[in-house]
Amino acid sequence: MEFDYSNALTHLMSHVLKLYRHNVDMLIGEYDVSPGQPPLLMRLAEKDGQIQKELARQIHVKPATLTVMINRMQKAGLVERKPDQIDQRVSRVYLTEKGRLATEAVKNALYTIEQKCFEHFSSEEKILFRRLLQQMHDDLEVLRMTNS
Amino acid sequence: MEFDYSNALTHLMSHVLKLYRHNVDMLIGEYDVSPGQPPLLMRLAEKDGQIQKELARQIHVKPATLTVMINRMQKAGLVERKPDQIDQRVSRVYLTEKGRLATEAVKNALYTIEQKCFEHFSSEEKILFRRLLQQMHDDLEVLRMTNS
DNA sequence: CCCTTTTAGTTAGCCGACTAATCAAGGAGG
DNA sequence: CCTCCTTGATTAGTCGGCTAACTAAAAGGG
Repeated sequence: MEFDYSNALTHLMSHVLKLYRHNVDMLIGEYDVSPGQPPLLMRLAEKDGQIQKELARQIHVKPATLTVMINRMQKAGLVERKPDQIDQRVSRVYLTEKGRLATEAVKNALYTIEQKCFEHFSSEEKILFRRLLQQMHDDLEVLRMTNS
Repeated sequence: MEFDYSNALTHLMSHVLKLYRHNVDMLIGEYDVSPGQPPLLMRLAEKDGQIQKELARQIHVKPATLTVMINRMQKAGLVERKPDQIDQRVSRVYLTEKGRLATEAVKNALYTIEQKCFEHFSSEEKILFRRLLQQMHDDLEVLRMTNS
């Protein structure tokens, strides 16, 4: 069976995404924000004080991953945990003042790079691109379900 | 500035790629091959006995990353290092027999999933999709250059 | 020919992701 | 009630990525 992985679309896609992350890292370098944290900051900007389980679900990581990430961000002074008043198991995560400032910078960086990524796409191409990604997503979801 | 990251194309793309990797991991589970190793195996299948610097370039990781990865794969019996006869600095990487078997399985898995990913794409859509990814790639390359 | 620079690889230390195992608090049923 | 089960979070251990600092071999240049 001849399958040229180096020419596969998934391979190209994975390379592009790596470049994307690298660009983001460069733009946010000086805010005590490390590579994996932007998605979390965006979610907190939308809605402060969420519980960890919910945040983990939104940024597509496991709760265990989030625990460690939040530990570091707490140490860096970006966020703080506050225990829930009703349910003593859950802890809610809030942006600090420093976190809010960093979040603004990160949002600007993400916006800038998103513009750069798609500046040569027409509106139709952007819509089509989203549709194709969504199609991939759905097919991979199905595959995941049938195999596990 | 209103920028809804949770709706950004890069966010969707990153989620799709995570799903892709998860699917690959599930299919190759029982071959002593861990998540990051398939790209390296594909390159070795194409051309055995390459030097580490060149392999690192091909799979888009730093030489330091590759050193550690190859250590583990050597321990798992998938590959072996042999010193170059002429240049005593470089070491060349070869697939073992076990490595060759695993590589065949991995290639099948990658092919299967690639099919699944794009089974609902027309030929034109696949061509367009590649063109769009390449466009993103080029724009991100330029950005990277101007900022570093 | 020796000294300096370049180059291939390694090591150490950090961050992000995962699974599996554990802990602690809440809930449900007998 | 008290036990058992479920659920949110954490810990430990593994893998994959990076940078920075280092080692050792090769290549140049005076």
